[in-house]
Amino acid sequence: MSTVDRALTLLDLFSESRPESGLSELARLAGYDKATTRRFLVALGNHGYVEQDPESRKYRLGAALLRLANVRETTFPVTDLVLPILNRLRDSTAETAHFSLVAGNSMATVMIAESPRANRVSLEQGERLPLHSTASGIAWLAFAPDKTVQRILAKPLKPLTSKTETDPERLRKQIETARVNGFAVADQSHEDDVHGIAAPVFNANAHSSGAIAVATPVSRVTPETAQQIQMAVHQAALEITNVLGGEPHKIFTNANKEAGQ
Amino acid sequence: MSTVDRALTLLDLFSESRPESGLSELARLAGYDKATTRRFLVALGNHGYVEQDPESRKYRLGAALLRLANVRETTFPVTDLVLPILNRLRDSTAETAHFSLVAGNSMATVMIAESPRANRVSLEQGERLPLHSTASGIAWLAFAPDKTVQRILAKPLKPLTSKTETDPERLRKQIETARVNGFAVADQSHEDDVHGIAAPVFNANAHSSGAIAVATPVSRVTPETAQQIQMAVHQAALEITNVLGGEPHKIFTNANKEAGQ
DNA sequence: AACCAACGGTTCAATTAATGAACCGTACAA
DNA sequence: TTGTACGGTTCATTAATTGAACCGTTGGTT
Repeated sequence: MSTVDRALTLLDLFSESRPESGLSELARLAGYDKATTRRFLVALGNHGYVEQDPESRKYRLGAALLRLANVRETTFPVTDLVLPILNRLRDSTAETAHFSLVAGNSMATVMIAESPRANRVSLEQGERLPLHSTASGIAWLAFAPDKTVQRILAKPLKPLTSKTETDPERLRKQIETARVNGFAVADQSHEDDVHGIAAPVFNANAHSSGAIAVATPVSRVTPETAQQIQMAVHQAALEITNVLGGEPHKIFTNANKEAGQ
Repeated sequence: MSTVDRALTLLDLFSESRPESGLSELARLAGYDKATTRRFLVALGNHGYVEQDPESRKYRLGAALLRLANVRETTFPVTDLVLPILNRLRDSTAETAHFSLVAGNSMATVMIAESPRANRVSLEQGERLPLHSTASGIAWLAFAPDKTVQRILAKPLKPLTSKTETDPERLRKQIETARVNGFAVADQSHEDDVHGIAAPVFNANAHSSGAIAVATPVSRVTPETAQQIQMAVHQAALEITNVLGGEPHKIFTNANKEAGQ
């Protein structure tokens, strides 16, 4: 992992639930030395990608990101294209649908279409979730480079519920199953009472860039609804891959190449 | 300049008018070796901050920026706060007002409120403009760290019109005048027939983060309108500094400290 | 008020990663 | 066919990154 990679990892640590962090906190989260972390933050700050509250001395994401996101959105719109697909998925399943991008070693929820029902799964935008406990994460891992999968499996797999898979070998089996099926299922492995079905989406690059998923209260899951959701999710994933300029047929041929190498 | 700094500079090269670039093009623009540039792009790509078109092999900004901008905007909104001020400035002057952030060695136009008149100055969102030829750039330089000013002055000052200041010493005088006045004037120094008045805005960090400006067709500039615009721009700059959490009274005490060092 | 732990930030010799000239294969135009 | 420019890669040389130890400060505990 290059120095630049490590510096960029700091940006991935920010989310809606942790919008500000102190120097030591960031160093701890990223696993870097304080001095190193600070040099990275200064470099990021020089470009406006992070800024520091002068009172609390905490760091937060910077305003320059607005410009970049703006350029990206106006020259290659995604939100406008993905949102209708997400809404249609929500409508056809009557459950909460969400679209996630991979951010470092986790999935970041980028867009959410909430179920109209009173009893529904509610998600926080921008929230970062682990790869190993979520359907989206496993769906992404299923088509991620081997090296990445190995790196994730090598780390301790933190149990979040009693059903979280913590054994690397059994998780690898789950990932392989997801690759064969084209979608992943997470039955209460991230949160009790929540059942997730996810399929990977591919952008213009060869590898998977994220996942689309439907999260259901487990009380409503039956074999019939599950299958219906699987099909809807799979269809939506293909549509998103399409608007992102990805090539779904590459799914089974390019999954084991390391990105950009 | 650190390695991380150099890598981040690549992001600053993208704009609405240059949303995609090839490897050699980026290397040339940034002044790096091709191999170095590519390693940076791979690192940026690993985090989704750039992506590559598989056909043309050109690089563009990545989708992960949307997440970061989203987190930034929802936890620390700026657009919502700045836009009304910008619109009011446009209304009170009946000229095109715009808000720019510094991006590397240039100013990036982030928000625009166009004049209602038929003959007006029209700007492109996300466009990157040089520091030395624009009112916004000079306004920002007036409160930038000395080292930064020296770095800019050391580079060749590209003439864009017959009135562009290309002599480093005379430009330094202009910058000092802007510091004393609290605003900068650019009379056709960036484009013929365009007259600009800009004032710096300050964010939560000590140094200036950008500038707000009004651009006028030179035919409408009189001493009276110029003074009216100066006052309106200055007032708007104070308001924006306020909503950004900056402290305008630090202007004259912190301008000569290098950012974050 | 004395103590202590944790904070943000800094220093510099030891270490490790970045660098770039030269290279390959390819695509396209003259 | 030749020439040029492209994206991408290699590896000995070089230059930057690293992190333990440090400083001063803050805020809570005894």
